[in-house]
Amino acid sequence: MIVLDYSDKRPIYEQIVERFRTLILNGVLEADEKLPSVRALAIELSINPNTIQRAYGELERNGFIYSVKGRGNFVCGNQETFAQEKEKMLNELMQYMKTCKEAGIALEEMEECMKRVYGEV
Amino acid sequence: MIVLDYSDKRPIYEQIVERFRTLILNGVLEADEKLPSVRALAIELSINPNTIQRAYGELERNGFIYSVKGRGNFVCGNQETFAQEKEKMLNELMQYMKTCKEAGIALEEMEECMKRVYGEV
Amino acid sequence: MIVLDYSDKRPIYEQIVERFRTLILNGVLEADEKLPSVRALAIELSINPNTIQRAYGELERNGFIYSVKGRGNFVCGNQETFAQEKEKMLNELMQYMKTCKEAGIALEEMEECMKRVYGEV
Amino acid sequence: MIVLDYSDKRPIYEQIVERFRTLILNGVLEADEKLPSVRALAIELSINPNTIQRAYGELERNGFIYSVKGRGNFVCGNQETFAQEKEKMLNELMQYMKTCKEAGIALEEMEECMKRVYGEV
DNA sequence: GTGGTCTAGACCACG
DNA sequence: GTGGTCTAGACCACC
Repeated sequence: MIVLDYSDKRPIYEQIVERFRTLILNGVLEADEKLPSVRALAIELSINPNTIQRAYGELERNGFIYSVKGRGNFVCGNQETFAQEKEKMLNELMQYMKTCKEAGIALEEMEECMKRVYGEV
Repeated sequence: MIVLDYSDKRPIYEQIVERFRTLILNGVLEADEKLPSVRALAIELSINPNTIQRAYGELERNGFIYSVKGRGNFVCGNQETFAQEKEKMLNELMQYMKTCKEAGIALEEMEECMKRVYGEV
Repeated sequence: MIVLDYSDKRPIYEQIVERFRTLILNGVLEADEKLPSVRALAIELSINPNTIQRAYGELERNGFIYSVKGRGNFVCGNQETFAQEKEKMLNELMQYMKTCKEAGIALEEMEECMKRVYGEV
Repeated sequence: MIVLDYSDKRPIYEQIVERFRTLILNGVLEADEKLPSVRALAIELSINPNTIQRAYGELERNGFIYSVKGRGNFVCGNQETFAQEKEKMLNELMQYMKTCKEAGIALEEMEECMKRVYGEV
């Protein structure tokens, strides 16, 4: 379910956060579904439990999951959170698009990219 | 000419690299034009010369400038470098677009972004 | 494993880079093997950690190693990188051979050199 | 007669030295022929006279030219110097060949290089 | 004056 | 403990 890429420059906890976020936004993980326990996932990925803890903390702070003491972490089905998240991602995308534009990239080139991404299915 | 943003998470040297890269790609800095000296820019931005040195080193490695000992750093007019750079940026953009798509963002929403960026003039 | 030559004109970080590159190209260091930590090597060679850092950075940029924050630096098993590197070295060698030729050195003399190098076992 | 390459990493004075050395070893400049005056060459290349002075000094120290106060600099026809110089160059070449060999370059690949250089005529 | 390298020592983020 | 960034200050080679 989770795959780590150590050659990726992003910290591991961030990779985990992003992976779960994607799974939740896509509905692969449904509302109130239980996430793997911190310890179990740590063993599975052979990394430090602290790292999982941090990822789960991040997800909780952003409203994607909620934790119940002694029971585990569960997916949060809040639609508002999802909308906010998409907004955030689009803003970041726009920011980078602006940088591209300033670097002299044409609208057509960017459209070409978009088509390739959405045509890939 | 260069403005630093200390609230930005990216390292200072990277901000400087990106700023000069943009200026060069846009033709604001022309081929063989001299860049500010390491020390002078360090004083102007009130940061350490080593940081400027590192930024200039990065720019040189990427083919944007060339340095002449005892003379200074100069803009490199290599068109091939520019094409490579654009390619690199588009690849990164596509990567991020893919992430967005996986998070359930629709093609239309992304197009809307693009229009806003390129309509801003 | 690493020996520095202070009488060598080349900068220290470059000597370190070349040494590790050789060890990797020769297979002495295998893929995913851990390199000494920045600090540990700095102490061992009694030089500044920054210098090691720079050497490791250079190796990473050239695709010989990859670094994982909080874990260390590891050998990269990319064969393509190795081929590129050999190409680069041969080009440099040819450049110098050309200079020699222009200085009036005969083909035979150069062949003699080659034999001595490869006969040394 | 002399062409400078500012994108070359070597210092300018060294480029000049090498150029004259080549011209002398090749016999383009004959024994007792006069070199351009320091000032004249400095103006022609639009660089600092000190730089020319340094290059000429280097050439004199290595026995390629001799200077006569108030008259100029002249080519030295000493064959022994030439032989020594070639020896020096071959040693350096061998040094680099050794590095190549350690990096896993095969004898055949190096021979291929040599042939290309000497076949180029 | 210029760029290039190095040291010493500090702080941060990550695991 | 790990790597990554930055500062302060020094020394060298080159022009």
